[in-house]
Amino acid sequence: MNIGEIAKRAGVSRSTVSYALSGKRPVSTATARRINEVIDELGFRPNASARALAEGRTRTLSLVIPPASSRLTDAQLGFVASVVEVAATHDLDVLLSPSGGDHDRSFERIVTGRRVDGVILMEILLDDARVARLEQAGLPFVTIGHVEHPGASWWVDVDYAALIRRCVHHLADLDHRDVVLINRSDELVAAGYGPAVRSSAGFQEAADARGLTAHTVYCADEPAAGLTCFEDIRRRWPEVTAAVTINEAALPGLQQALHRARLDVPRDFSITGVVAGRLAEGFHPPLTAADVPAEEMARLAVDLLVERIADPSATPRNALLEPAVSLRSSTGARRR
Amino acid sequence: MNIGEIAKRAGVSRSTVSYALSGKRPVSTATARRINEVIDELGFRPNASARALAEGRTRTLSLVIPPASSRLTDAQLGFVASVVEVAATHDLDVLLSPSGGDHDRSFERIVTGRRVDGVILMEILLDDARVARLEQAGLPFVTIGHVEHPGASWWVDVDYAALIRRCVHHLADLDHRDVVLINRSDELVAAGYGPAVRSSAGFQEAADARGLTAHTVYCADEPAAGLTCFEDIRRRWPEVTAAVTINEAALPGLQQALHRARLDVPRDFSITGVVAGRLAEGFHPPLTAADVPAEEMARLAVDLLVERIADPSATPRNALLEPAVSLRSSTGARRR
DNA sequence: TTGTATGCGTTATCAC
DNA sequence: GTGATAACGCATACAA
Repeated sequence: MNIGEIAKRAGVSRSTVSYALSGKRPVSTATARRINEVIDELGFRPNASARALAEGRTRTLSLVIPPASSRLTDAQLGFVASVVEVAATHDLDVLLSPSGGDHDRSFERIVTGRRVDGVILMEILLDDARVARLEQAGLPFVTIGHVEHPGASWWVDVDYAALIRRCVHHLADLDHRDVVLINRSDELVAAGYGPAVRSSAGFQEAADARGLTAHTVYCADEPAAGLTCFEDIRRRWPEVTAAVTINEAALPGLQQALHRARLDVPRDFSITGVVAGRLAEGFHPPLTAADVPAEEMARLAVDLLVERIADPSATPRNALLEPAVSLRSSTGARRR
Repeated sequence: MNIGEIAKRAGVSRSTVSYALSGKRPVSTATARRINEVIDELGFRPNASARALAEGRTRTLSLVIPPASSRLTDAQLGFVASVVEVAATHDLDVLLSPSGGDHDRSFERIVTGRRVDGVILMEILLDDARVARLEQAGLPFVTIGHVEHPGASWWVDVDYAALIRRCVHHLADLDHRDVVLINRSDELVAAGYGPAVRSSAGFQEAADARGLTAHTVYCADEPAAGLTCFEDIRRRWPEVTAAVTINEAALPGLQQALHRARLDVPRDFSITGVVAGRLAEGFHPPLTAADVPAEEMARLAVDLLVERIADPSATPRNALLEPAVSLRSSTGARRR
């Protein structure tokens, strides 16, 4: 069934049906009613491909996610769900595309096949080839995270450096002198993953400012790694009394390590960092941490992208979020 | 840039370019080479909308997910990522569509707009309107979970009843006499959510068979609910020594409640159930549980769907998975 | 082995 | 206020 069928049954031309649907041209109330009756009766909806072809836009966004092999963290997953949700409020569909590994086939298909009107790029590196690719293709896009020299570009990010600094200051205020940063994997840092790199910088900076002794460990995104990492820390720097982390996936392992070492949090050891709110609350005891504002980031990203699509020559905008550190129960004064 | 442009530059007709691309008609090596040169030089890729319109298929699947408001569980999220991954191996893109709440706008758009070649429907209810809708629309689909009377349909599911029975027998073997099922929310059960309903049935069945006293609590999908649920259990039935659960999201809260009650697992209390492997391993101590095989389900679902799309009249197939219960450290003999 | 012509279902530009 | 009709870019049946 197509628009011609509707036209025939309503006794009008195809263009009239089209205009009745889009409202881009006045249609007499009588014919509009007749057309709508037929449409309702037959349950007609315009063919999306035909419409996209004629209109030059697909009413679809692409969300580029890290490959499934590198399992998504809780914050990332919340973000994906929220993006879909927000896009739906704009009547936009979202096409998922795993990328970052080898199969950038999917990414290429989307970029060159004009499959979407715009792209949201998750987990970008400080120097990311896909950014250049999108620019070259002239496809509107917004990145989650920002490249090293963002210049005039569209992005939304969390200010990891600032948040981690705040965490360190908080620990310093509680009289901790030896602290450790549980970062994400060293491969990620080596690849130039912004949050990891900027957290490192912020950590060092604040530690220096407060005269703390600062150590860093790199930890794979999985519980088991969290366990061994923490044991490593205890072995190498037994004097450390507090940890800052951005590694959500390692949290369960950390929890386990703490338990094994018979360390009470926060009496014997303090923990803080940047973590999805749900995870922070799930920790025992609930984590004093900056909650990654996944929903807000999603809303901002989609809104920015919609804006950029509507006006490709608009001046670039961005948002650097600095959510509050929620005081819960995982940090306390250093025990003498 | 379009196929005509390529044809002109290569000095051939448009159809020849098209055939060179699809390989559906032999093309002399000489012209093929010339065409490919031009294509590479200009970085040409056929317009997906035009191709979809002409070909009558979109090379896109839809994955219908629960609305973000009802936060996805770990197992669900692993499933989403895997579906995208597997679809990519078939050169298929995946369109995400939240549904189940009110905004079935997205769902309707996809179904009637011929936006996709097939649909994977997650989290279906025992009696699900969307199933009927898809059947009526004549759109190939595979469901995750099966309706009450599946008849001849395409689906993949986990045999919750059987797995929960196995868990109960395991507990009975360990001499537990009073057990509780920590189910998902009562709304979900009331709505007719298969895994919740079937787990209940299996639980009751096995408990009866072994002469155990069985209780059930319904628990919202969040850590806080897990905490209060467990305290509730302790208050109402202090004699209970073991729990079976399918509620992943409640796990952190459960953990916390156990700790607060100073209950050692498995010495004082045993826990088992059906849980995503990653979560089971993150628990402390690691959970003896049936791991939801998200990747395998994803692979099966996509493969079945691809098969059904290729041959809509093929005889329906389905898969009822019964993953092994991994013995870890959270169950032990009842303490006398 | 290659070219021509038509159709896919809309939108939008004319014309009336 | 409404109708023809030409794009949109590709696939394919039909010719040669």
